Amino acid sequence: MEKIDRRILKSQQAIQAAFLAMLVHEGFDEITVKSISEKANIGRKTFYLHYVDKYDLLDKIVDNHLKRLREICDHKKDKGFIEGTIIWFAYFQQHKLFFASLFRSESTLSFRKKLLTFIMGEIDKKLDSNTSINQTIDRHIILKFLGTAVMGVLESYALNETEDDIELVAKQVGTLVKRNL
Amino acid sequence: MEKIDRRILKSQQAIQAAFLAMLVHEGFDEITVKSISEKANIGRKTFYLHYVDKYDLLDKIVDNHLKRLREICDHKKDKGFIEGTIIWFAYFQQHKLFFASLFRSESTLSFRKKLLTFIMGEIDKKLDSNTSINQTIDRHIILKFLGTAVMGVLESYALNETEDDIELVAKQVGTLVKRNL
DNA sequence: AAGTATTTGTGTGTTACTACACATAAATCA
DNA sequence: TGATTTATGTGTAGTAACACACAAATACTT
Repeated sequence: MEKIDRRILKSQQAIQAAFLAMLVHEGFDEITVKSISEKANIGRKTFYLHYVDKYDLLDKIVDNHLKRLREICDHKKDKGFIEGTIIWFAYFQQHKLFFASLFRSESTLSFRKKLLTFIMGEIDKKLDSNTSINQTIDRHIILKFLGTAVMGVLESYALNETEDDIELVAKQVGTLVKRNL
Repeated sequence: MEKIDRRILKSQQAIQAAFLAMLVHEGFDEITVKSISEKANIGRKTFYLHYVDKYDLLDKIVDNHLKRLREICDHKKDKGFIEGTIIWFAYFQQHKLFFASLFRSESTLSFRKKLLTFIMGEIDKKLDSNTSINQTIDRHIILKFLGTAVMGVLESYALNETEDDIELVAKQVGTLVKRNL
C-alpha cells in the first residue's frame, strides 16, 4: 500500500473524530460543515478537500463500518447460524450510540439502504448452504422480508426499545431467521 | 495581535506536548529531535522550522514559564515578603515534575542561569523597598548570595530532598531572605 | 581503534492547508 | 410575507508541512 501524506490522515482523523462526537451528543441533522470544521480545528475549506458534504462524510464512515462488519462475518462464516448472528450483533452493540444516532435521524436514508443490503447479503449466503424449505417463494422476497425484519429489530435495540441484552436479541433473531430459510 | 496560522500553532503544540511528556518520563539528555518528532507525529524537518535544536525548544519553554512567573509576581507585589514568596513557590510546585527534570539534567545550564537571574530580580525589587541593613556589603554580593541560596532550596524541593510541603518551605525561605536584606 | 548504526542539520521540489473573499442558498425572525 | 442572518460551496494566492535524499557528526559495538 502506498504511503499517505501525514496531513491527509491528520485532517481526516480530526474531521471524523469531531463528527462522531457531535453525532452522539447532538443529532446528524443539527450538524453543519461549519461546526465540524470548528470542532476539528481546521479550515472549512479543508473539509471540502476531503468530502463533498456531511452526507458524503457519513457515507464513508458507514462504508467503513460495513467493510469491517463484512470482514468479521467472513472470518466467522464456518460457525453456525445463530453463533454467527451473535458475533455481528456484538459489533453492532459496540457502536450502538453511533447507529442509534443514524436511526434517529430523518436524513440518513442511504444508511438504512446500505445496512439493509448488507443484512440481505449475509442472509443470502446462508440461504445457499441451507436447502430452502421455500421452493414456492421468490428468493428475493424472502431476502427482503427477512432483511427488513432483522434491521427493524436492530433499530429497536439501538433505540432502547427492548430490554434484552444483545446476545439474547441475536439468539432470538437467529432462530427466527433460520426458521424461514 | 496578528493572527497566527493554524498550522504553526498545531505543530508547536504537538512538539511541546510531546517534549514535556518525554521530559518527565525519560530525561532531557535522552531526548532526541527524532524522538520528539515521532511522538509529535510530525516530520523531523518541521521541527527545525520552529526550533534550532532541543536546547532552543527548552529555552523557549523556560522563557514562557519565567514570563508567567513574572506576571504572577508583578500582580502580587503589594503583598508582604513571605506571602509573596509563598505565591511564586506555589507555581513552582505546580510544575514540580518539569523543573525537577531540568535540575536532574546535566545539560540545562542555561535554565539554571535564567532561573537564578529571575530570583535575583525578585529579591532586588524587595531590596529597594526595604532600607538595607547591609550598607557595608555590595548589593550584587547580597543578590548572588541570596539568589543561589533560594535556587538551592528550590532544587532540593524539586528533587524531593526535603519532606516539607511547599508552603512551609516558602515561609522558611522567606524568613531567611528577609533576615538578610 | 575501526566499523557500524543512529542522529543531525540542511537542501529540494511537491502538495495540503491556510486565510480571505465572494455569490448563492437556507434558515430564522419580524 | 419580506428582511436579516447563517451556512454553503467555490476561487485564489501564499505558505507550512510534507517526503525524500544527503553528508557530517555522534554514539554504540566488538
